Amino acid sequence: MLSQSFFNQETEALAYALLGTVLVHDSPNGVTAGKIVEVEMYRGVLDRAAHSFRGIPTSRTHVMFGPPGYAYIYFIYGMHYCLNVVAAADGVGEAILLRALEPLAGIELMARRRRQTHPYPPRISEMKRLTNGPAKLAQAMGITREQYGWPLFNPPLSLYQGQSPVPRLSVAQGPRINVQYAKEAAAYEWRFWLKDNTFVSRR
DNA sequence: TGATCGATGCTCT
DNA sequence: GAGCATCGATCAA
Repeated sequence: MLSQSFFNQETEALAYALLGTVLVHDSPNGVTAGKIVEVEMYRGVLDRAAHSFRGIPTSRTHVMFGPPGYAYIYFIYGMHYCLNVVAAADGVGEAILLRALEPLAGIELMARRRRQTHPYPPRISEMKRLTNGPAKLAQAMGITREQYGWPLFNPPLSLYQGQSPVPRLSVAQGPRINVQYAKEAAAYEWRFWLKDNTFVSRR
């Protein structure tokens, strides 16, 4: 399991470091796990696209401003949850959005949570649909507001080292998804993904 | 496979 | 009251 000190690194370095690590949720319904293959960083007052851009903690965003390594979860479009890893020092509102996982364990449970009814084992195309988007992976992993503020270096929701760190050359970089409203920040290349991994949300 | 569009309720103005 | 760090259904190809 990753230790609390793992999260204590500069935000871009942490974004890279999270690629290849494994998110595990040991829930009452069973264990699910997936390798992180795509992330986006959101950088507080430097970043018009960040929920923390205004620099003032709110009831929604306050964990983002706390110490790193905790779960920042937000509810969006009236029906979806998304999971971030809080980054940067206590008092600084930065976070890393998890955008896609490669399913590793608990695939039947993921499919049930996602209301997919294909036979087991699923085809690759069916597997992708489980976790190739931020709200899809949250649903597949059984993540809701209940895990808001959870320390990700403790079970039952935690990160493991897995095969990380991944080689720098295997990581691609580009603009973040759906932040066109964020003016200059829309062009920042703050999305990172594993180039050759089929479970990313977009290439 | 890709483009378009509606759903849905919370957050902040 | 406006807008949103999204997704699934639908339609065309």
